[in-house]
Amino acid sequence: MKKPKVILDIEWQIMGVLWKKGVLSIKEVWHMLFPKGEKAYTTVQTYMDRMTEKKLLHKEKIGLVNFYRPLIDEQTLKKQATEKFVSNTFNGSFGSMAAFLVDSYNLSSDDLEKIKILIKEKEVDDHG
Amino acid sequence: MKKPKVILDIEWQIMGVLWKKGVLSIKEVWHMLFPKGEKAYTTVQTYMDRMTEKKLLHKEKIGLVNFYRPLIDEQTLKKQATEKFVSNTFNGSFGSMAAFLVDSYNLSSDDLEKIKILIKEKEVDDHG
DNA sequence: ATATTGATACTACAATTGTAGTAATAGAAC
DNA sequence: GTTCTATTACTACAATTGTAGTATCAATAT
Repeated sequence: MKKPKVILDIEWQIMGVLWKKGVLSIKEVWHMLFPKGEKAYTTVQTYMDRMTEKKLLHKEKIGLVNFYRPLIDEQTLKKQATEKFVSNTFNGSFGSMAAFLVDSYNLSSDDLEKIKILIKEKEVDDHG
Repeated sequence: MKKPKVILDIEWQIMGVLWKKGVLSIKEVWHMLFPKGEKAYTTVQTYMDRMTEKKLLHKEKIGLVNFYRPLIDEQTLKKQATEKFVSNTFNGSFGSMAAFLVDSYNLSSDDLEKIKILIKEKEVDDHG
């Protein structure tokens, strides 16, 4: 892992729709994220081009229109981001972050169930 | 919650030592964080003064020397940061972040135990 | 051919972040 | 009371981020 890329707020949103859809034009992204024109079209354009420079996206012109697709998969990028976050905020300790989460939030019992199941699976994996 | 404050990397480190020690001068913080002079003294100074402007710290001169103390407690700030992170990265779903964590990392069995205990307590709290 | 439309490419600019140098000041030491 | 020393206060400046305007270009409709 070279230098973990820094992803800005809006960039997460852009990555989000691209992970979901695979390939999109600027206009499509713009419509999805800012249907009321909350940001200018050219603002999205600027972000997506900067993201292309940063090698987060690949840009390919088809006919007149540029289409962009993610160059990094969701899992990888989230993992990087999580690591950075945990390192900044919880001194790199996942345990203490997890503790903080369970402690500070009213996770739904659904969430808790989900977590318990995952932990159980994990334990089976680890020991078997 | 007004506008959740944005805390930069180095600012987390500074908050960290201040939460631990309570009140420190710039020089003390500098020695703790950058004992080999990895950053210039005046860099730390700049950060701490900007943090004072942002109301993250309070600055009080005693004799010649300024002493700084945190204006926001650890729990509160980490909660804000966690919310922002989860919102950016996991669409605001704690469940899916938790799932991601347990799924993507080899948490130590100690960590897992800790989490299980916390979940159990939580459940007791919630239902009792 | 020309005006219109739709999209891109290029440029702009203020705010914030990262990093630190220099000036001023107040005691301490002589 | 002048020089050193420890601090603070002030200034600087490039890189990045947030936001968007304007220029250009290519197809389309007339």
